Amino acid sequence: MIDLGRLRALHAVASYKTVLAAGQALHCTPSAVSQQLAKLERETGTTLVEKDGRGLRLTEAGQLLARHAERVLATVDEAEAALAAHRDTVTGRLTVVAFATACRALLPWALHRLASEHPQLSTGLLEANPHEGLDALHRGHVDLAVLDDWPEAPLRYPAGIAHVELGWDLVDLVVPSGHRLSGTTTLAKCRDERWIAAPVGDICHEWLMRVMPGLQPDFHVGEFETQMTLIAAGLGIAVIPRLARTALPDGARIVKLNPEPRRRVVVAWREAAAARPAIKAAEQALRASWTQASAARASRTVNAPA
Amino acid sequence: MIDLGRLRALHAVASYKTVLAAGQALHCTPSAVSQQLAKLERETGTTLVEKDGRGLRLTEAGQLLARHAERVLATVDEAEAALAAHRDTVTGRLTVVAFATACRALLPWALHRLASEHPQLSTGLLEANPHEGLDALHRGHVDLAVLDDWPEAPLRYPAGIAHVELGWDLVDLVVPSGHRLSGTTTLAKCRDERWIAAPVGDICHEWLMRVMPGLQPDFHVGEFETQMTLIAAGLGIAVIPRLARTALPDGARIVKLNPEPRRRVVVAWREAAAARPAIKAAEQALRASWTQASAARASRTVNAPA
DNA sequence: GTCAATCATGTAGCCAACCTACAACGTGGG
DNA sequence: CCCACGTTGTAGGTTGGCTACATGATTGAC
Repeated sequence: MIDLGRLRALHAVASYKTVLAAGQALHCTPSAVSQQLAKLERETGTTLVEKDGRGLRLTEAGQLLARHAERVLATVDEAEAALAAHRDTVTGRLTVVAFATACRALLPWALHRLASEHPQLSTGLLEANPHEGLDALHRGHVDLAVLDDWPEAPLRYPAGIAHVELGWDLVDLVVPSGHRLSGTTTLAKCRDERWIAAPVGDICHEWLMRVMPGLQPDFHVGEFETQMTLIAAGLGIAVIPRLARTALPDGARIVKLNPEPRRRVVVAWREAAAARPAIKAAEQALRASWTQASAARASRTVNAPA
Repeated sequence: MIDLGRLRALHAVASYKTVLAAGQALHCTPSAVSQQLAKLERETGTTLVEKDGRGLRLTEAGQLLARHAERVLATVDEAEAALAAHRDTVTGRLTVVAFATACRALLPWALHRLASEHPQLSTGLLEANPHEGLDALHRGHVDLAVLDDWPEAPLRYPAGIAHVELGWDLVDLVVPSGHRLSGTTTLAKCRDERWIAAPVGDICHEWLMRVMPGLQPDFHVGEFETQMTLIAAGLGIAVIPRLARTALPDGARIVKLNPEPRRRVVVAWREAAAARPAIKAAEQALRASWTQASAARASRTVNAPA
C-alpha cells in the first residue's frame, strides 16, 4: 500500500510547484523529495511528474493522485485532531464500582456532579464488595472503583492498579436506648452482647471476625438500616460506619468506642487509564462528594447529638 | 504526523481482536504489531489498548483512532483504485500538434475517431511546423506531434522523444495543363521554370532549397490549394505532396518525378508519457486515419487519373 | 553568444526504523 | 497445578530514508 511520506512529497510538489520548495516545506533536501517521487512512480507504475524547463510539472495521473493525497492527508489530520480533542476531554463512558454504602451515600452526588459538569460523559454504576470491585476494575469491567479498606483486613492492590485515599470513615457502636453501655467503651467489653453483623463473606463481617476473633453474632443482616431497626427493637448491638448512618431511629443511641475503629475509603483505577481525563474528573467529583457528605454528617451530629 | 503502518496495525487489531491474528493478517509477527502499537501510543501520548485477560482490548481512544484509521485506509484505497483506473483508461486531455496538411487531411478523422471511441478523452489541436511542433512536444505544451520529416532535411529528435513512422507521403510535380513537360521527368529538368514555393522559413521551402540549391522561386505561398490555383492559372509549377492534394483543378495536371520525392510522416511523443493509454490510442487513431486517407487517394487516382 | 544562476537528479554513506526469532511473563482452562 | 495461549521485551540483521556532493539541463542576463 502507498506510503504516507510519498503522498506528502507529491502533495508538497503539487502545492509548491518545485521540488526545492517542497523540500523546504517538508524540512528535507530536494534530493529526498525527488527520491520519494521516483519511488512512488515505481510503486504505482505510473508517471507522475514530467520535466518542464528548469522545474517539473505533474502529469494528469500525478494531479489525480495529488488530489487524492490531499484528501488522505486531511483525513489523517482529522484523526489526529479527534484524538487530541479526546485526550483532554471528559468524554466516553465511565463505569464505577463501589461498595454498598458508597453507592448510597457518595455516588449519587458524585455522578450527578459529573454528569452536569461533563455532559459528554456517560456513567454507569455497579455495586460490589471491595474484592469483587478490585477484580472488576482489574479485568476492565469498570473504570473506577470506590473501595472500603479496613486496616485490620487490608486490601491487596494488584500491580497496575493505582489508588488514593478519599478519607477515613469512623465506626460507632450502636446500642438500644436502654442499654447498659454508655459514654465510651471498647469492643472487648462488648463481647458478651447479642451481636448484629453482616452476612458471612461480607468484608464487614470479615473485619468484625478479625477484630473480635471467635465472636458468634446472632443476626446476619447486610443493610445497615435494617441493623439499626433491629437495634432499636432492642434485639442486639452493632458497629455501624458513619457513612452508612442516616438518622438514628428512636430506640437506638450511639456509644463511642476507644480506640475508634475506622475504615479507609479509597478510589482506585488502572494505571493504564490514569491519563484519561474522565478518571481524574470522577476522582475530583468523588472527593467533592466526600467532603460534602462529611459536612452533612457533622451538621447532623450537631443538630441531633446522640 | 501519524504513520500509515501504525494505523494499519491498530485497525487490524481492532478488526481481529488479537495481536496474533492481526499479525497474520498483516503478514508479520505479533511482536511487530505490538511494537507498532507501542510506538503509536508513545507518539500520540495516548493509551490505545489495555490488557484484557490473555488478549487485549481497545480503550475508547483506541476505538476512536481505529475508526478514523478505517477512514484513512479507505481513502488511501480509493486513491490507489483511482490511479489504477486512470492508468489503463483513455482519459484526460490530449493536445496534438501537427503540420498544416496533416491538420486538414489526417487530424479531423483521427480526432473524431478518438472522441467517439473514448468519450472521456478531451482533445486539442495546434497547427505548427515540425520544428515548432517538436519543441512544443518537448516542452510539454502538447502531448503528441504529427510531423513531416523530409529525408533531405531530416528532423533532429531530442532525447526523451520517441517517434514512429506513420507512412510515406509522395510528392508530385504539378504543372499547368498546357505545359511542355509530360510523362516522367526530374527536378533538375525543371530548374528554369517559374516556381511556386512555400514561404521562406517553411520546411517545404527549406526542403526545396536543399533539393534544388540556388533556386529562386517567383511565388511564395503557404497553402497548397492556392499554389494549385496559381498553377491552373498558368503562372508556374510546384511540387505538391499527395496528402495535401484534394482534387486537381481544371488547368493543372500531374507530372511524375523520378526519383519520386517523398516525406516521412511521423508521430512523436515524450517517452515519459509513452505508457499513457491516450497516447497509444491516439497513435492508433492516426494510423487508421492514415490508411483511410491513403485508400481515398488511391480510389481518387483511379477515378480521375491525371 | 557565453556565463552564471537555478533546479532536478543521480551516488555514496550514514543512520534510523522495522521486522524476525527467541525468550519471558501473565492468564485461563482442564 | 500444569499446560496452552497470547502479549511483550530484547538482540540482531536488513531495509529504507536522508544528507552531502556532483552532474546535467535550462533559463535569463550581460
